Formats: sequence, structure tokens, C-alpha cells
Amino acid sequence: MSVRLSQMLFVSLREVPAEAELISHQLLLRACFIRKLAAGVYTYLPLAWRSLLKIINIVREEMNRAGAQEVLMPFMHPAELWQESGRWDEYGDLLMKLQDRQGRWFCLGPTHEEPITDLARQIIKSYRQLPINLYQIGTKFRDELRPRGGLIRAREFIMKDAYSFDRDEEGMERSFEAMRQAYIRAFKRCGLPFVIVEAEAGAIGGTENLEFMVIAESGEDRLLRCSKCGYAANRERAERRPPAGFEEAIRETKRNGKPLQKVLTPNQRTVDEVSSFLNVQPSQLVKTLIYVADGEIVAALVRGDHELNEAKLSRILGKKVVMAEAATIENLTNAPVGFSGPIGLKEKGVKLIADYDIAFMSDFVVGANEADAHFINTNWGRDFYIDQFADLRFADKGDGCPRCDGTLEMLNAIEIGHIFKLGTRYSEPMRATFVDEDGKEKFFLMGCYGIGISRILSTIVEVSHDEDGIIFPISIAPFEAWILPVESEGDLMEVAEQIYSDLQTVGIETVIDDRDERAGVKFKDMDLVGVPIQVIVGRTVRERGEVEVRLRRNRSEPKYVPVNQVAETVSSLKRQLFEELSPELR
RNA sequence: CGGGGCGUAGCGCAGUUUGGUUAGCGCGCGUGAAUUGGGAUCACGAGGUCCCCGGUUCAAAUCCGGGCGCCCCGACCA
Repeated sequence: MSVRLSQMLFVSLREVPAEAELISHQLLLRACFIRKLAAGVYTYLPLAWRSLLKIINIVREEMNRAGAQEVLMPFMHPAELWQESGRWDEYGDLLMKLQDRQGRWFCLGPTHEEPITDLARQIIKSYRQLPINLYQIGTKFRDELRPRGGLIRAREFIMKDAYSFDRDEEGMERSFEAMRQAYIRAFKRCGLPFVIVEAEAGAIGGTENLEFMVIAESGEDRLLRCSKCGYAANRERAERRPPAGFEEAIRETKRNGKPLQKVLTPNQRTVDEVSSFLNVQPSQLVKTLIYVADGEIVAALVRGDHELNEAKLSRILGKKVVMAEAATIENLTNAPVGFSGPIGLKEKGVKLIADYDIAFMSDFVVGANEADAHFINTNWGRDFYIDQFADLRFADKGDGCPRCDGTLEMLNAIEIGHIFKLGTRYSEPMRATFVDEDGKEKFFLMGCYGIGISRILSTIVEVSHDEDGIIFPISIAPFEAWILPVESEGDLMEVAEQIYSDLQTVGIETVIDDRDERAGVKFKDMDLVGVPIQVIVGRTVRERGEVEVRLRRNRSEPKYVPVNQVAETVSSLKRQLFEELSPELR
């Protein structure tokens, strides 16, 4: 479909709205793609909606190709369903909750594991109906504490979510792999430069999961990547190998340090307080964090300037861990929170796990398990014993890659897709079963797979723009070509109209800027919107019967094309641009 | 939820400290002129519950109290 700009809902903003911080937010507002209705709630104007429909179509084609079936589930879910899975409370304030006239509670769906599992348990009764993958594309609601960056983190947004059901592990693996491939194809077709990383499952639950990330300075996620072997993981998940010299370090007995000494540290609890009080670096402290894992108390030791990654501790112990409550800590250490230390804990049956980095420390500071006191000159292997060294803290740039001898770099990124193996996380609590070939009732093995449709739009803008505006990949640009007549009436306009008609005939989605504006205004708007192929009808028509055809991304290298060959040239550019996106898919 | 900032025309802002004409400027918008290769120019014009409610005062955009909304940082979060 093509359009005359004078007829389209299009008002570009010359100045940047004060509310927009991120470049994608600014450009989408300025180029008349979105308007805000409330914090994190946006109207998609004609340009945005055209792009979104293209993204939706690409995703839909790839889901269909992978054998998934499209459905559409309600936005509004009864509370009971979420209470059944335990997520009515677990999801917390992120759920948009509302009541009907009878006072019955509902929520606006932030994701659809509950309704889909309910659907499956009603309809899928036999292994003969498996495997099956159902997906939908629709609006999701999450009452984010802090919406941000326009479409990047909205409270109402468009998402594609798919759910697979399999009879066994192998089937689930196959479904997961099929989605991984479908995602790779879809994102390539959208022109997104992405990386696939290992991640933590978060509130969705389940076992293995992968995130599709686009590296961007403004991204909210941190990922670590090995430049040598390509290992990549979300910071929540990233492992690191033991630092160089670790094996030697733990063989030393650490008995040669200065004598252990107790010092008074009245009211000094935090790492910052203690280190400044004692005038030492935070890296000379060891934090002793008390956790409860399935009733068992565990002490985790990390360097004062490091941050414990609970998920790692959980993984090492093979159990879910929760930070011990104040009462538990006081009971164990006989001291208030803030003065816990490792000395004497082993005698109380507490397991001590220390981060690799502790192995290299000597004469360090720990809590004394006594109010207002710390030990200085503490040495492990002499003053207390460590049961296990492990990778406990968040990885950082410069850490060693866990898969090879390379080094990790840390990057900011935007998450555009996430795929999960759920196993029986939902089928079990919701009693969703089928009868298998052996006549036994079994829980479905599920997977779930999300793509942030509206986030893709803002992500593209975030990573593909210049000082003048957006640079769209052709696959998701609102239009393919943009005709700019330098004058708004007369012979040039007639030529422009002729080209407009020619382009429509050959199936190019075209904008013609038929507004009575000065050329400068038209050029600015054309670059701002960022349609990939630009056709400028100017004085070269009069001089030699040629118009200028160029690419938005490379404006400085125009081609001059006779008027009657423009359609052919644009068609061939279009084909070329599509092929660049995904040559192996054609 | 903690910290910070903001709320005056569609957008960007001044005016608020020290209350006092008819609330201003730029852009945009409308009409007209002229113009048409990178947000030129001129003339005329329209457009405001100064976020809301209450209070103080002869007088409130301005002072006081309460509320709401928005943005940023943090915490949290597919």
C-alpha cells in the first residue's frame, strides 16, 4: 500500500520532547510513530503500526514454518488460574489487577502460561495429540515499577508468546530447538544484529533457557561474552573459570599471616562502614552471607567489594536458597546482623562455601560473630576452614571465560526474545496431564517462547540511526520507498506522480511527499522517518531527464536514473536489500 | 518503594526567588505574499481551567497545605 504524505497522519517534531531520554524514544516521537497516553502506555500511529505489522508477519511466518499454530487468548484472566500456579502472589505488583462488578478478581495477562496450561488440560488428553505448539501475538500488561525508554520497557506492549507441549524430555528438546531456529530466522529477517546467551529463568521458572540479545549502549541487561570462543551469557548467569594460580593458592595453608586480632567496630555493619572505620580497602574484607537451603544453613563468603550471585549458590547446592532472616542469623552467630563471620561456624555444622577470589586473600577482615566487633588479620586454613571453593559472585569484565582460556568482556544489551524449557513447572501444579502410550497419566513437558514485538521496533531504532533520524531495514520499514519532489507543483510534481504510479504498479510500498513544503523540510522529514530507498525528483529532471535514487543508509552515493527506469531500479534495490538481510533464507 | 527533577498554548522554554497591567518568547498551526536541493523570509491571525483542590491576601502562575501526573537514578523485573 502506498500513501500521499499530505493525507497521512504525520506531524514531525523539530524539537526533542523533554520526556524522552533514549534516542529511540526521541526519534519515534519526533518521526510521529508513537504518542504517549500514560507512563509506559503508547498509541501506535500509522507509521509505527505499519512497521509492527511487518514484524508481526515475519514472526508469524517463522512460527508457522516451525509448525506452531496461532490462537488468541483473552487479555483478562481470572485470579483463580494464577492462584493455582502460585503466581498471583509470586508475580506481585507486576500484575495489573482488576475486579468485575461482582468483586471477582482478574488480572491483565503479563504472559500466558496459566491460560494455555488450562487450555491444554481441557483439550489435550492423549499422546496422539502431541507434540503441539500454540502461539499468539497480542498485548501484554505489566505494571512495571519504572517504565522506561518509550517502547523499550512499556507497561502495555505487544508480544508473541508460544507454548509447546511434549510427552517427554526428548520431545521438549526438539520443540525448543525448533523455536531456537525459528527465532534466528525471524530476527535475521528483521535486520537485528543479535547474540544468543544463556540466562537465568526468573519468574517464568523452568530449567534451561536462552535469551536473544541486541547489543546496545542503552540496554538494561548486562551480558558477558568471550571474544575468543564466543561464549555468552547474561550477567545473571555468566560463569567464570577459576582465576590463574587458583590451584596453587588453595594448596598453600595460609598459616603464615599476622596474628589474628579482634577489634571493636561499634555500629559498623556494612562493608563501606567497616572498611572506612578500619581504614582498609573493601577488597580486604570478606563478607559472610548466611543462607538457608532447604532447612540447611550455609555460609557463603565473597570478597567485600564483590556481589554474591544467589542463583550460582543455588546451582552449586542444587537447592533453592533464601537469605537467612535476622532471627536465624542472631541465633546462629549470637550477634546482630552485620557482624557475621566464618570463624567458629563449622563447629556449629554450617557449611562454608567461598568464592574463588577468597583463595588469594590473606590477613583479611571478617565479622567476629559478636556485636560491634570484627577480626583483622584473618587467614583461612588457619583461623577457619572452607568446605568448598566455587564461582559465587557475578562475573565481570576481565574474568576468565569458563569454556576456554579467553577473557570475558561485559556489554549492555536489549533482550528481544527469550526461550525456556519449562518442564512440568506449570503442568504439575495445574494438574495438566495426558494419557501416554503406556496408558499412564503424565504431566506435559512444556516450553515457552517470547518475542517482544513492540520492543523490536524501538531496538531497531536504538541500534540503527544517525544524526538525522532512523535507518530502517527494508523488511520492517513502514514503507520501502519515499519520493521527494523538490517543488510541490508543476513539471517536477508531475514526474513525481508518474514515478509514484510506476512504483505502485511494480509493488513497491511508496510514500510521495506531496505537501506544499520547502525542499529542506521534506529532506529533513524523509531522513527522520528513515525509509530505505529515497527518490529525489529535482532539477536533474529538467537538465537531463534523470532523478536521483539513493539509500537512506548511504545518502552520499546517489544513482541518477532516467525517469522511465526508476521502477526497475527501485525494484532491484529492494530485492538486493532483502537478500542482504538473510541470504541463506532465500 | 528510596533519592533527585519537572508540571505555564501542539512541541521547546521564560516568568515563580521578591504576589501587582490584558501571562510572554521561539517553533509549529491558519490565511496571504514570495519561495522551492537540506527544518529560510515577510504580514496578519487563532490558540491558555498557568496540573488539580483548598487556604492566605484588596490581589496568586508566583506564598502555604494537600493531592495527582511525568521524567531520571536506585531497588525490582520476561
